[in-house]
Amino acid sequence: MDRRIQKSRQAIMNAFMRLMSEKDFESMTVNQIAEEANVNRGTVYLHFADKYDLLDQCMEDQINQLLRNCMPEEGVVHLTSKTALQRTFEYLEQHASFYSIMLKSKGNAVFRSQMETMFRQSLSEHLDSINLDRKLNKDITVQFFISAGVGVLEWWITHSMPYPASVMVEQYWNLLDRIQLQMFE
Amino acid sequence: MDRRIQKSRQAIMNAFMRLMSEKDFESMTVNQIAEEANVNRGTVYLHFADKYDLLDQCMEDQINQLLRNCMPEEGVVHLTSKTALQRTFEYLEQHASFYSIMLKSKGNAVFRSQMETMFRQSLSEHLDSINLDRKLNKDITVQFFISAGVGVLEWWITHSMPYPASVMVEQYWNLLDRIQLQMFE
DNA sequence: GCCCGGTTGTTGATTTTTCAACAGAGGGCT
DNA sequence: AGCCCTCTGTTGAAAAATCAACAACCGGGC
Repeated sequence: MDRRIQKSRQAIMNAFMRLMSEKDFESMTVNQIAEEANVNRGTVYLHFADKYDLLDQCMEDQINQLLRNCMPEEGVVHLTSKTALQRTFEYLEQHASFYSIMLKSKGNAVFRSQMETMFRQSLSEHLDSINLDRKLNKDITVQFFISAGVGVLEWWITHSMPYPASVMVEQYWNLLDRIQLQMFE
Repeated sequence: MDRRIQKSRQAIMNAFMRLMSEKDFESMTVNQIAEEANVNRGTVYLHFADKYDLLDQCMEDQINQLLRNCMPEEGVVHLTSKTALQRTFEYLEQHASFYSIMLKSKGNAVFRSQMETMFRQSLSEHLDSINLDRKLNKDITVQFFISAGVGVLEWWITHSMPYPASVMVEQYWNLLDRIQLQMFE
């Protein structure tokens, strides 16, 4: 709607993420964030309840961006598309600074659960659109893939990306390949 | 005062200068400028009478920036300080795209006169603070140096900077040196 | 010719942002 | 303890940016 709200939100979020790479989250004041964003302190409170809400929304926003960037065609889920998988790992590689900070800081648990929520939704929708092996319970299958996927991503990031994205994709794909053979009737 | 006016002005000016390097000034519409600046069209008219006024203020702003960047200690004028001279040429080298566009476009005359005005003011102040040779008329001396300085700068820019800044500085300094010997009592 | 589309510059109502001020909480220092 | 300073979250009035609409203009195409 109004360009101002988008501009302010973005400026504040960008400022916050910039500060995240320099300072500790807890030692950050709303004043500093507002100043870095070149925005009045009151404006921050106009968009976010407090800095914790800001942190939450930042993470949610980032994950949404990851989803949009890495799975352009809606319905095609990363965990079952090799090209989408490739895009995902490459995206994380490019935005490594943000994600590694998020996973190392206190936000770890929140961030992880948000990633799971996002992936769960899109994966769940995908499994509805294909015929799953009748022996497999959907909820359990979803949880299995999400835990595996998010776990590998988290491991890769927190361990400073010891292998390039391409290797990660190949390895992950190999594992996926074996399971998929048994998934469909 | 209000951060909004600074932010809007800057966004519009930056957008304008970005477009200047792509399109012809005359074929530019206010709509395009506003869109590039991510600002409502009405906001442009809030700060600038029309796109010609915008052009004027852009040039004035750029020249002011050049002055601020190249002569940090006030009172020390570029034309009589080798380091300031060096800074000036290097600054122009770095911002070549803007200045060459400005000098090639219709704004040439306006731009040139604005540069002269700026240099005249600071040079005039400087000459007041030193004891000039009594035989030299101040106004004429000022005009002499300004014409020489701006002329050389303009020549250098419009000829696509055929020599690096360092060579220009050395050459210019040599000429200046000979004159200065006779300037002071 | 005439009409169509886009541009210009302006208007007024609405929304957002700014600013200054506020009270309250908390931390550090004497 | 008290004092000082800073941060927090909120308020209301003022300033600005936004949006939609306007009349007027221009240029190209039918």
